[in-house]
Amino acid sequence: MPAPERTTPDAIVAAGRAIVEDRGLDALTMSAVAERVGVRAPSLYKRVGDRDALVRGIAESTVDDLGARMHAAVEQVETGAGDCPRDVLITLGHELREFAHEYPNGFRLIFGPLSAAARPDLAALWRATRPMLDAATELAGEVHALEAARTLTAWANGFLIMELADAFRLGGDLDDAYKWGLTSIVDAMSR
Amino acid sequence: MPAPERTTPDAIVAAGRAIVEDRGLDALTMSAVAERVGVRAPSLYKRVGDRDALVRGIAESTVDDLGARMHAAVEQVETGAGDCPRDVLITLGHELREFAHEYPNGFRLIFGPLSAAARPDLAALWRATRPMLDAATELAGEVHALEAARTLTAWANGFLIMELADAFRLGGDLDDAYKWGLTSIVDAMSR
DNA sequence: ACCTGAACACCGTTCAAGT
DNA sequence: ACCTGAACACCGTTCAAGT
Repeated sequence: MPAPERTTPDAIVAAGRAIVEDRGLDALTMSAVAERVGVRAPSLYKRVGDRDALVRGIAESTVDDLGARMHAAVEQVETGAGDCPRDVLITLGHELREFAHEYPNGFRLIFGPLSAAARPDLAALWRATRPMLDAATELAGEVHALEAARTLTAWANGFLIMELADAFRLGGDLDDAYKWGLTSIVDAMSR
Repeated sequence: MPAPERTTPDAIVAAGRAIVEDRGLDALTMSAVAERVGVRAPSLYKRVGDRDALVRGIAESTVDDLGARMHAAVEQVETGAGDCPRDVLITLGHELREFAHEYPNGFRLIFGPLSAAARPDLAALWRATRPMLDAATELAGEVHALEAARTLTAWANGFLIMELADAFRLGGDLDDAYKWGLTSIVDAMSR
């Protein structure tokens, strides 16, 4: 006798993301997730392998979300007036920071010290930051495009992870600091 | 009737660090730590507040360790031949990477997505990277020293966190990529 | 075919009882 | 004064029994 499905993998991941964002990774218990999707904890194991797989799904879903935002941002700026690669990179840099501020816990999860089973597949990260690589290629040339894109993403992710970890406390305005670093690196890429 | 102390806070933190480094944060159970210091789990609560406090202590101990390495590296290079600030910064950058490779799990813990109670006090991080700030001041001048030092540490930490998270998989040699980024940023700071 | 209560193992933490 | 076994609450996970 078939029984109706009362939830889906996507709904479970979405509920998990909401919990992680609202109350942190420690609050991500299987029963908290189950309650949010209207089911009992054991039922989750029909949809996601286990808690580690759920954490991985949450991180990957966050990366996908970031990718959509990045692609949307490029199209936005390319239909606009000045679509030189420099402007694209700077727009993408600010878009990344906005995302990190909107989903701090999800963002930190992406590079977090997770067990092997919970670590996200970061192939999606390269889809997400592909627009950066494209613009970097235009700006730095084929030869150094990969290094340049890596330098920019490493700096941006490092800045944001440090900012979210509250590692910047020697005064000064963080908005300005981010802008200063972003333009410095993009300009250095032009050489 | 007094009883002898069978362990110390430092020994507990050291044991915790070893476990985190060897088997990851998930393996850091109170009884695993207790066993390593030759005591039963409940006794740990006389020395460290709770597991979160222990995690915080482990992260802070790792930061202190990093600081000692950084200071030692500057003295090494300053007694040597060419101690221009550019060389100091590049040496420090490579020293940081060596440390991250030696203690990957501890390093990732420093900026990891920890609960508020487990998050390390990153004041020690500024002591640790103080040599970088000093050299950056010489190189970039007083006005932009802080921004420059932030840019460099953000890039280096971001690169290493991404490297340790296995986020760089588009071919290319990572040693070269790190060197390229390091010299690019240091040279940009000179302007 | 999926859902669930019950059960199990494990972990963090507390505390009364030992020495 | 510190150490410990016992106990408690909580969590991840499994599974037989329900529908």
